Amino acid sequence: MTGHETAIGRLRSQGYRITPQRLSVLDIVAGRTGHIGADEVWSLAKEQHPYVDLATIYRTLQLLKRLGVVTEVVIGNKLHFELADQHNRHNHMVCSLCDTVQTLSPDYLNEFSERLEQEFGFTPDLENLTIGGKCARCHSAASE
Amino acid sequence: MTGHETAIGRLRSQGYRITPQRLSVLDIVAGRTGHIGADEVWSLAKEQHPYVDLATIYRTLQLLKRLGVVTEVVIGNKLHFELADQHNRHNHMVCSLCDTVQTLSPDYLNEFSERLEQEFGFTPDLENLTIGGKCARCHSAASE
DNA sequence: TTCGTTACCGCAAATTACTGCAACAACGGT
DNA sequence: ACCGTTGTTGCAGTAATTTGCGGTAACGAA
Repeated sequence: MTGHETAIGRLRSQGYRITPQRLSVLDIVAGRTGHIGADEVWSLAKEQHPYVDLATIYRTLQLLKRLGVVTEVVIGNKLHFELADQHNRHNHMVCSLCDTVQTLSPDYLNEFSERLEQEFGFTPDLENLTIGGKCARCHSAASE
Repeated sequence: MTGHETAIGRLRSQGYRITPQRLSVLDIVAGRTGHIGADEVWSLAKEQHPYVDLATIYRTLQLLKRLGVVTEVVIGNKLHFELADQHNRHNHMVCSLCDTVQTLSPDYLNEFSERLEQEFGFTPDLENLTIGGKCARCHSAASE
């Protein structure tokens, strides 16, 4: 309900077609508060439209990512996606041990990002940046 | 010649066994100045030991990464590895368009890393952090 | 040097992500 | 309402990486 219209408009205005599969994927991702895995999108999409192929899910998610509609989070060795809310941008910290995800304000990356741009001309893709490491709990639990 | 011994010692002291396959992988990665893909490690390893399996290469590289002997760089959609040289630590900036890799002093990440640790208790794995984005050339070339 | 434990390897299959292609359908024009 | 163009889909195949399992070999103990 909330933000599809802009996403649909963005698709249409760039010559992409509005298909039931794409609407499905969009609905599913938008209906989530948090992130969701491609496989989970698939099984939910099949409930509405039994013949969707997983390849279509992947292509659609990649398209939506390219359009800035969703962002990608790498969790373990799986890709997750969530709606890109301009008003609530954030990055993710993923624990490599328990796969727990914490969100992080992009403010923490501002200075770093600006230095990269100024000194190297490198434009980091912060939109989809995920930071790996150990969360507080796992770090204290791991006494080696 | 340079740093195997310490790596071998680290393996042995933690109860891991020294096998010809592991020595092979270690030799190959250590013999490179830059990073090397898993598939390339494999074909070089087969020259010395024709029956090594690719799965062994992957397992060995993951093990060496866990022990801090090698670091992982994500280039495109492939994993590359390089010897973790304590005296020449660096991170990588990978262009998502041309896959060019630039190195980056970890000093750029110090402040950021400390804040994460202090404010969230999160210990980022900077050793294996790769930053995606657009290099100067591709960024100026992409005028959309 | 031999022996036993058990970590490791090779093999095959599974997982995750992506791509080529022919049939199909969205949608602007008629 | 119909048609044709052309972007999309479903299917099957590929690439990269991981995992389960039975046999094998590393290495400390005897």
